[in-house]
Amino acid sequence: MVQILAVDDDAEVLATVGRVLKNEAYEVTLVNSAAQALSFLEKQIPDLMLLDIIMPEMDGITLCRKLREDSRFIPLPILFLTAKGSTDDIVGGLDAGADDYVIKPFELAELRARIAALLRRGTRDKKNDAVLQLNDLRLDSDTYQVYIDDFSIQLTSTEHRLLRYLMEHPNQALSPSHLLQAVWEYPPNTGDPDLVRAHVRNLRAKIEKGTHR
Amino acid sequence: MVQILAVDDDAEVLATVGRVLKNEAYEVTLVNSAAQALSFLEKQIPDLMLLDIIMPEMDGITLCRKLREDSRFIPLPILFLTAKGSTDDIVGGLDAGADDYVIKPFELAELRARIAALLRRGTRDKKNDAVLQLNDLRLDSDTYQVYIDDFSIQLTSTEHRLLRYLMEHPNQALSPSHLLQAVWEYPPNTGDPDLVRAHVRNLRAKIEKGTHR
DNA sequence: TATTATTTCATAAATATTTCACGGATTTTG
DNA sequence: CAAAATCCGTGAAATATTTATGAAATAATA
Repeated sequence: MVQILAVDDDAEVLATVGRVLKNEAYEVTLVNSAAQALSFLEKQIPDLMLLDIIMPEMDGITLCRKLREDSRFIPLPILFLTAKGSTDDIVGGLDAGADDYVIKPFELAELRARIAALLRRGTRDKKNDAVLQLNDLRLDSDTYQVYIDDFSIQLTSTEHRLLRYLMEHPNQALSPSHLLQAVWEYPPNTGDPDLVRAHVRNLRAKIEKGTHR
Repeated sequence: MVQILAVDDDAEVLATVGRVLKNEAYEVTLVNSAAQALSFLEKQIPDLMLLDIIMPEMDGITLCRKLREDSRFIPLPILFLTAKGSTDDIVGGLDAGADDYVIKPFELAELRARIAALLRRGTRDKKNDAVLQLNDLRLDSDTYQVYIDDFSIQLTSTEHRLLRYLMEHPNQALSPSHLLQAVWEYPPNTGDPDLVRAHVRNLRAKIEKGTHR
């Protein structure tokens, strides 16, 4: 469940934002001051924070700066949602460490899209380590290793490409000539089917050795 | 060196953007069509892309969608820079997988700040501390020294850059050509793999000598 | 110039990739 | 049905690529 913290001293704005985001199936927490935000953040770190700038006591810019100095909150995406709309304001907000800046009054559709873009970006990087899982096999493209249950096996790069292709096309009958094109990038009708067999054999040997350990 | 690719069919806009970004000490590549952008991206992946929407042949939205389907370009931050300014346009652009959306005519200061915010977000996760610790190794970027347990070893600057890169990417399989680009900043497919090996060897010698002391 | 750092070259060893050869099982074909 | 062709597993050899190691050439620095 994606969790969003919204901080604004205007109860009406806060309610609107809360309603819209809940409709999007986000889990929303609403607070009306920087102090409350801080005490919430001590307990848990949301996936994204919406922040007003003009607030009594501590303003949004100050809060944002403060958070960015704390290593726990460095990855937290922050989106300013504020009536201050001059170029200087925008630049100031972004320079304080925010990730996006939306001016009130805002179009709900745009706010939704910008929130989605920020969240997407967050998950995009994590997903990027390209692990592919299928039954007991877990394939990691960074380390070039296969984990079978939890035992790791070292693969060569061709074996890795082949296994990855097979795992990406499970339950499919793949002819040698198809694999030569897909994995080895040979032109059609070139390449030796023996090549595929040799590698399939080596793969099997390594994987089977892993299983009964 | 941070590298930015700007794509726009309007030569004037392109020139302005190029000039401004070069002033910010970015390395900028300017192209005037989606096709040119694609052929550039085949060769190298920049740190950020600025993209116009309305272009002859392939438009920016299509290009963006296409890139997001390719795992190599999933992490690439994309910022739309376009005259299409309705809420629907913005939502459409962000939904196509972009990270930000700036409307022409734009304030240069805002564009700068938004670019900086996107880039900052990219580097934010990799902690850029002066000292980096991994297992027994502690690397200090100020003094160019490595402490192994508590014995210090003197490294040359290339060795230091290499070791730092390796420590920042633990458990990853890194090819010599990858390292030539990442550590030596050679263009793709240039540089001698022997170079990497020579330095790896020297590093090993120094580190291993440190361990059995 | 002397010293050190960086890069290139040469060669051997290790590994990875590809090709070849044989035999049994299965399928195709006359 | 039987001969021929094909498929698939296996052993092994040939080739290519990568890696380790010694050493020398070039570049940078003091």
